[in-house]
Amino acid sequence: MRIGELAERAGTSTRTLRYYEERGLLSARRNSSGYRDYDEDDARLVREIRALLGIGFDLEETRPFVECLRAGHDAGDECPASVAVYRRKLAELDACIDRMQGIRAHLVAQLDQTERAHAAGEHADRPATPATWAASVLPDPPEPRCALTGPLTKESR
Amino acid sequence: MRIGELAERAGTSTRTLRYYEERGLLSARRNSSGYRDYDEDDARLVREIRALLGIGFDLEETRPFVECLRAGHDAGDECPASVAVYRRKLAELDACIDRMQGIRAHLVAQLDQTERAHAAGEHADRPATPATWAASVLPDPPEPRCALTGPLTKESR
DNA sequence: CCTGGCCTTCACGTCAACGTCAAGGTCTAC
DNA sequence: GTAGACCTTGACGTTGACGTGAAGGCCAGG
Repeated sequence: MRIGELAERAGTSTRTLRYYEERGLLSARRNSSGYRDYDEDDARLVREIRALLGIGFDLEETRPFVECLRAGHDAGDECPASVAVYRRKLAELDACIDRMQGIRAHLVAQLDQTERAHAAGEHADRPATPATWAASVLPDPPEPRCALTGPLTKESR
Repeated sequence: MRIGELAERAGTSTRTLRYYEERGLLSARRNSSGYRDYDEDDARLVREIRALLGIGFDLEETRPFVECLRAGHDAGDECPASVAVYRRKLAELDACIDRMQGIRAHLVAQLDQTERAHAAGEHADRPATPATWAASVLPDPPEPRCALTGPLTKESR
């Protein structure tokens, strides 16, 4: 199949597929006229990449899974390198969840503090201002990051 | 005080402060030689911005807090517009936490599936491959995003 | 033969929140 | 008077995962 069909079947764009190839995650035979030619295994590979991106992996982190599949394994996570990424991601995720829950708790406290202040007629105590509590939820060795922006499918755009 | 002192006291850079001014979040008097001149209120304002950025707000979302402080309020979250941002952020945060917990659960399941497969001698069933379960945790109306990359303080860099 | 729909490579644009020069003005200390 | 530490504006660079053209090749239908 050609690049357009693969893109459509994977719910993404041709640009994306060429980008993956550029990054060495995808490779393609060429037909007689120089067009890229893909097969069912490539489709699986792209779906794997898209799926992993969707759960917060970055492109580089999908590489072990891709190489695992290309090595002939049935699943991309059968190889030790993939499992290592899983474990690392799990730890990151836990740190991220913890931090968000901390922020959430402070936010809720802040919200019902403003609510009570309003009910008390504008002259209540405001023990905390954002600047005072927000620092307490900042990670001290700053965690690498904490982001989940899934890839946008063609139709979600 | 001049920009360098304010930057140091706020744990950030002069470039950052000029950027905030450029975005209309900060304003400065000028002294006789054209240098920006800040006071204690400006310091509070910058601390508020940095604190909010630290808990996942983007710069635009800090604006109501800044305007609230500039309107003379004791705290940046005393104004309705700020509270509205709080509520919106709380909802986003909840969605984000839910999603991460979903991913986490799948990740854990996947990890001990590979573990058992390994223990069973490489020929066990692998009912799930990343591509099969990852899609199930993708938000259907794609949530705007889900990111927490706090601002880096000068010394954390 | 021509139109339209694929495909090719190259290369610049996007977004946020700044970092990093460059070229020059100002002020204090020695 | 000159070094050095500050300040000014302006403008380009960074990061990831692509988007968006431009300029042109290939191929099927009419």
